[in-house]
Amino acid sequence: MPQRDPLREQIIAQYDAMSPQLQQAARYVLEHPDEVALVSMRELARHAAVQPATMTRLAKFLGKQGYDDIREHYVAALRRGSDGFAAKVRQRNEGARASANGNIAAHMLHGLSAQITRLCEPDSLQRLEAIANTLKSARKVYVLGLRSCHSVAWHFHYVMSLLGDRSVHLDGPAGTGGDALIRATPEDALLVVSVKPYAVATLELTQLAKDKGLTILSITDSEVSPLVGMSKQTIFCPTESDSFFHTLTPALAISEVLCTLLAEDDRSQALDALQRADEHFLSLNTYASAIPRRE
Amino acid sequence: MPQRDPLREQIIAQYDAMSPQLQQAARYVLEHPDEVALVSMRELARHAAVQPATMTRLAKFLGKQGYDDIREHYVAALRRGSDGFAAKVRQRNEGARASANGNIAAHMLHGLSAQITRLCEPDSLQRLEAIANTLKSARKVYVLGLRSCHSVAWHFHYVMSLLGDRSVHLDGPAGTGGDALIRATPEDALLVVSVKPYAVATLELTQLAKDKGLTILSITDSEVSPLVGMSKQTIFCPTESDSFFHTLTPALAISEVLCTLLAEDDRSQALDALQRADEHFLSLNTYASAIPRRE
DNA sequence: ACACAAATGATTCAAATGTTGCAACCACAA
DNA sequence: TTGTGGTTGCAACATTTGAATCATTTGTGT
Repeated sequence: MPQRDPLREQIIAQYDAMSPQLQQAARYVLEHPDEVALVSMRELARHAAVQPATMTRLAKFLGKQGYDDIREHYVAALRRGSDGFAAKVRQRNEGARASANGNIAAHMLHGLSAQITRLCEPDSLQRLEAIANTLKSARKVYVLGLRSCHSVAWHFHYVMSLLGDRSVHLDGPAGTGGDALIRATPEDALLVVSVKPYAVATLELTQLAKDKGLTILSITDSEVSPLVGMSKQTIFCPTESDSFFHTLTPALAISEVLCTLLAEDDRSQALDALQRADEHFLSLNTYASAIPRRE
Repeated sequence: MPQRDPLREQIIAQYDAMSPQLQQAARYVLEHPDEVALVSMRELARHAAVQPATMTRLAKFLGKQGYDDIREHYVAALRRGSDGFAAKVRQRNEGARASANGNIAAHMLHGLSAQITRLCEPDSLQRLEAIANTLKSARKVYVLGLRSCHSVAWHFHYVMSLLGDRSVHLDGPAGTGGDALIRATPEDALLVVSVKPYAVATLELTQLAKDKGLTILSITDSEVSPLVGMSKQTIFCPTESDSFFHTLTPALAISEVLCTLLAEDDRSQALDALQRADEHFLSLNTYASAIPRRE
């Protein structure tokens, strides 16, 4: 929204002077300006995981007389945006720059967006669910992804490690990455991520795991990927982009969806685990400020 | 507004069957759909010069259970018009949670897709290009991203390392991650990735780099992120998802776009570098088969 | 003209909203 | 340790909201 918004700027300017709770409220307002106009204050507070009173206090802090002043502002902004022609101009800009101008960035982003949308096809969803179900029942989940796929593998492992200790990342210095498989059993699963060109080491480790009786699940890029034959279940991620490189964004999206499905399987336990993680990080002073969780 | 609006059409269809007062209410609703979402029923009735009860009766007449059904409809329409993504995320929270797993995945993927689409706004594109330009002229590019942001930072570094030796990843075992900054100079740039909650170590290292005169560029999640004040240029990535966790998919998309912009800046050199990398990997037998590159 | 049903207006009610005051709770200095 | 100033959660408050109820008016058919 390139439109000048004095209240927004005021909030940003005074943000650093706010107390933690006020910051949390302010942040939510900044990120969801429309909500301010569309829902009640109490509901807004609920979404922002803040006491209703905090919203009032935020208003006072900003020098307003009450919360309604804030809402009035965003209602006015929304009125202007919806029936005014600002929206139309904006849309035209988007369309024009995306297609005509040959803008590389916009073009690429649109492509990525489309690729992720395509993952919503029934076949993909089914595969996602199937993999998630298998992962649920595994004793340990080993995660393998080398080279470009390291980012996906690691992210999956990182999130899973917040939820429990079932995840083991097959990576390490000095070529010790596969060592963790020493203690692997047939009750375990291996989630392997690899896209073309397929790293030899990935395939070898996967074969080893398969020989040890692990259930192999894979995120890969093609029906003819060497992983398909080794895996019990596979989910395909598009990797084509209009740059020199293939993209891993859809693969990352897939891994995030898998994490979510696993967490959603037992909400309360997931919440507990996250709670514990929060406390741990808090006592370690890992993060700059308290970690707020929604709901 | 070329969008199909079933409720609007229903009102029009049943308009002739309404009593005069109902017609007056309905007419006002038709002509001021935004007001329905933005003001209370009583105020709407006042503007329409109708009794409050009439609005309730209009709702019942249309087969709805109450006036809130009507308001919900127009709120949703307004959300879609101004900010397509928030609606999708919110829908799940409000809608019955009874839906099966398939829906969670599909829903989440749609949300991610929308978030990436949103990065095509002119403001974001401008920021992307600005950061890419700064990166181009840097002597070295240090890349920093800890914890959840490691995946993004590493992926950026990995791709950049295929293109040349300007990229230095600030990470390493035994807490030596920041050591590479020892040789940093003011001609260098630091690309730092961090989203809430912001890792203290990231902020400290960034501050150190800034003190050493490096140009700070950041990928972060909010206007009020602590990185904003430290950075010369910033690009914002949405991180909200309808799961417990933040999503990093948009951040990864951003980093891939940056890589592409950098590579595209000098196509021939990029192709050369990739060619050389291919030969290297070939001689090392890193990949399972010859590495095909398009174009 | 009358009767009668539909439509309208006024009144009332329970639930919610935004606000306020108070008490507990920190972090931190004396 | 004990204050102390600021922050936060809680509960009570007066208002307002949307809906339900009842009385009145209106229009219509015989």
